[in-house]
Amino acid sequence: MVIQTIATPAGWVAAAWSDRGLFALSWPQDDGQAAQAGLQEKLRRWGGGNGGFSLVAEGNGQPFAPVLEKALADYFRGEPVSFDIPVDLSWCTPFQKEILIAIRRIPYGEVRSYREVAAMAGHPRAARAAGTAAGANRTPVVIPCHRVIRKNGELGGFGGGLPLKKFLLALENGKSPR
DNA sequence: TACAGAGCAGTAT
DNA sequence: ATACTGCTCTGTA
Repeated sequence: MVIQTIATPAGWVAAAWSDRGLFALSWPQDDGQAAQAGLQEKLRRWGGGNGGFSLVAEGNGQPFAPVLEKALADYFRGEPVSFDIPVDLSWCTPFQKEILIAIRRIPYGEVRSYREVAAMAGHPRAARAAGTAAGANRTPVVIPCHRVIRKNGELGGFGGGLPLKKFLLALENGKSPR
């Protein structure tokens, strides 16, 4: 596992890479230390134990690290970005994997309801389960779980906090920064 | 409009 | 075994 810290227009983001791709991503923080510490805390919780990480400032050994870095910079500048990098979904259950993959197919700037996402994944009745699966997402933004909202137009929930969900949607609607 | 009840998959008690 | 989730649909009144 390799940890990378990235400066974006929205703050510092920490990324964890496994040999299968991007494993986890933190939310933007005020400083790189905080982002990294927060991500490691999560990794420890998920990994059960201390899991051996090697800290690396610039993701050496991970060919997609520079790609992620540029994509995040562009994204938080308000540009339409497709995160074309491998994501490690080996930690999730088959259902979660299906849901997260479906979410990944939602185009930039668009939204889908929890039910639509569930249907895309082949489980038309599992709207609620889709919600909990979305909440389990470890690579926010790259897997755009913020583009999933309620069918009645309400935002629904969000692991990173609803204000953040709102911000991301506004950003993708071009009503933000630039 | 309001409120049960059911189906759904995971996680936490 | 239960309870609670980032939900939504079908009654019932």
